[in-house]
Amino acid sequence: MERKRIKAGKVRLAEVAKLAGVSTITASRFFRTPEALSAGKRARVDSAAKELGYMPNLAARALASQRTEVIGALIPSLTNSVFAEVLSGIYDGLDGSPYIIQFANTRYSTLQEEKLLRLFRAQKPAGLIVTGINQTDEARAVLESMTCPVVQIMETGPDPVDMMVGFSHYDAAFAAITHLLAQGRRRIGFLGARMDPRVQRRLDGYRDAMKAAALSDPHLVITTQAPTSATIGGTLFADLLARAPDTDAVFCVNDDLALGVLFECERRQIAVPEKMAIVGFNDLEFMAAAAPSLSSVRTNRYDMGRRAITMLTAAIEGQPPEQRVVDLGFELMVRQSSAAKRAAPPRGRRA
Amino acid sequence: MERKRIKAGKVRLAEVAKLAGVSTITASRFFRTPEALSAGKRARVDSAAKELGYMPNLAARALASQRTEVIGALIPSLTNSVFAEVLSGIYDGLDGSPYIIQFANTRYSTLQEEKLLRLFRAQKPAGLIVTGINQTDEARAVLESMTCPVVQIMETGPDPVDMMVGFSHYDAAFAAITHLLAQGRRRIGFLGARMDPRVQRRLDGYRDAMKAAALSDPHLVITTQAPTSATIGGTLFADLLARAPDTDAVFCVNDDLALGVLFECERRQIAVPEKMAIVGFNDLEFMAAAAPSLSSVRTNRYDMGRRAITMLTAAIEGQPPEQRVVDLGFELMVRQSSAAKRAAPPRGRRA
DNA sequence: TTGTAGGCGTTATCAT
DNA sequence: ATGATAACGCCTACAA
Repeated sequence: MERKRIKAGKVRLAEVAKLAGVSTITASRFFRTPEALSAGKRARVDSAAKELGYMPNLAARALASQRTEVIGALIPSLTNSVFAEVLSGIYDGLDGSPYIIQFANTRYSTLQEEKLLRLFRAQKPAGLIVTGINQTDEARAVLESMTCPVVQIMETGPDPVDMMVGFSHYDAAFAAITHLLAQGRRRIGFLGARMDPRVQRRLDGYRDAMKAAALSDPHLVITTQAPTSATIGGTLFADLLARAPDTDAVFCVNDDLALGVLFECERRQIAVPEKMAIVGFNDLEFMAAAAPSLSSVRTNRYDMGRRAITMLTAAIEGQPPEQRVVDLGFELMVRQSSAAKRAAPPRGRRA
Repeated sequence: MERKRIKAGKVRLAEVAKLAGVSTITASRFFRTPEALSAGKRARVDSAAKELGYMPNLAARALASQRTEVIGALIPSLTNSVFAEVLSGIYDGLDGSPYIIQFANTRYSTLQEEKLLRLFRAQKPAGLIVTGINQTDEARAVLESMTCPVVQIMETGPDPVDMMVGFSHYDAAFAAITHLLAQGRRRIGFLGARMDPRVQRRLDGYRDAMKAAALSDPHLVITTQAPTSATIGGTLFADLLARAPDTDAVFCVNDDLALGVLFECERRQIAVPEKMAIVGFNDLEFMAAAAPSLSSVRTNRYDMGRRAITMLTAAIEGQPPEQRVVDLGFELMVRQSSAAKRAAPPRGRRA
């Protein structure tokens, strides 16, 4: 019986092979391991493919080969500009490689992460990128069961699932506080929004640094689960001043908050850095442009994405990683907003 | 001859069917048109699938059905925070639907866009999102040849490929300038970075508004191809003041530039808004938090992403769009930075 | 270096 | 409402 499906009219590999006068498998090899063909056939297949405008059918390829060229990436947020640069690094790293990236948004939910992980596993990705090191036991189990390389990004820690690229949020925060202490600040507030695990570790770094200096005071710590923003930075700062009016420095877990603090200082006519030092986190572009320029902890987000891809693709190709855990470090960018505490000439603000 | 491939050990639909005591195709139907099954079989397949932990093989599905559930999206930049919210809207819109989104980055290159478009076409996406309306002729041809619904986002214009969601950048800029004129500003500068087609149209709006008021002056227009940033905003503003020292207002094509201008005013002790009005574009979160708060043109980026998905999925399901072109409009957010020009009490800036 | 044969897991087609 | 069977287009395994 002759049941025919509607042929999509697409060019198949077999057609290319026929035109080139070779077998299908030879044509197939041309696209995957061209160096395995003789120069003559390679040229013939090439021109045949071009002539017919052949495009491989990825679904068929994936079905037959039992693998895909998809790299999955789980990130907690799309609007957080911190991730934008990571994504940028990822895309640049992918350039010229056969892999494509498939993003999924966990929305800071570990349950969502678990679910997406299972989804990804079913699709047999070539590699996987996950954010952070605080997966649930369930998620961790799924990750361990992955047959593909996995990179955890954004932070470093013990016991990688497979590979890791990041830095120590604890150390970064500790360094920021140490700097403020060295500048003569004593009443250093902590402002935190969206207390995800990495922000939590920054808080730990702050706490330990303050404890080491015997300057701990719970009144100095203001946090919220609300997403970060300049507005919330101003609000938290107002709360801080209400609870600890003698605050002489603020460490913000990210730059949006720091910007909000700067503006709140402007509104209250609190001189920065004379009366109030400000240090942010991430070193977004505007920090250096601010007036006064804002100190921050520079994190290598672009490189993180880029490196994650490098490690992943190398691992996919079967090359064992030189190091399983890559610490990209951080850099304290000291600017005007955290200058030493001392009397300074008053500054006016008009033409 | 018995060549056996390594079975991936995965649960196949056939296994589910066997356990449920039905044919494969019935099991298949359960996942696609469950209402076509009798209640009894439906329940049996359901529990069988759950018991075995069945996950469909998307590659096989795509191959057999000749279609995918992938929606492609071409965007020019990942780091530009304007797109972050669009993406966010897209992801939220996708929630609960079977579709997945595949992003590709054109990097503001029309050639890259062309290439990616061809790539996408070969993958037979269920739908496609492209940025803007200025595709090359080639790209346009590829778009026209798509068999799937297409949505152009970020701006509106005549002659949609298929559907459109956006707003008029020209009108938005025109409205901003009209507002500044109404506040008594006369020497209104234009600051533009990364002059993509939409920014270009904002410039057109500015020009026409100034022309209508007989206030045109080419010295007032400063642009650069460099990517936007607060730093570049300060730089462009400095250039503007050098060329037109009597400038009394600045319209920035985006908020980063506006922020940079504000800081530069701070540095030069130019009173805002007394001596200088500032209006940005996009109304990023920090604009309202700034001191003084910064006026901007609010654009509905989240809704744009969300709406694009709504339209697309409806079209994929075969529902004809109510409107092919959806104008989401904009809203002028008038804040302190563009208050009316008049003498104002000087403001100090210290505690 | 090249080719042969079959299978990858699902859905479309046609039939009951 | 349900089922038998043939594609879907490519790749792996093996052989030459």
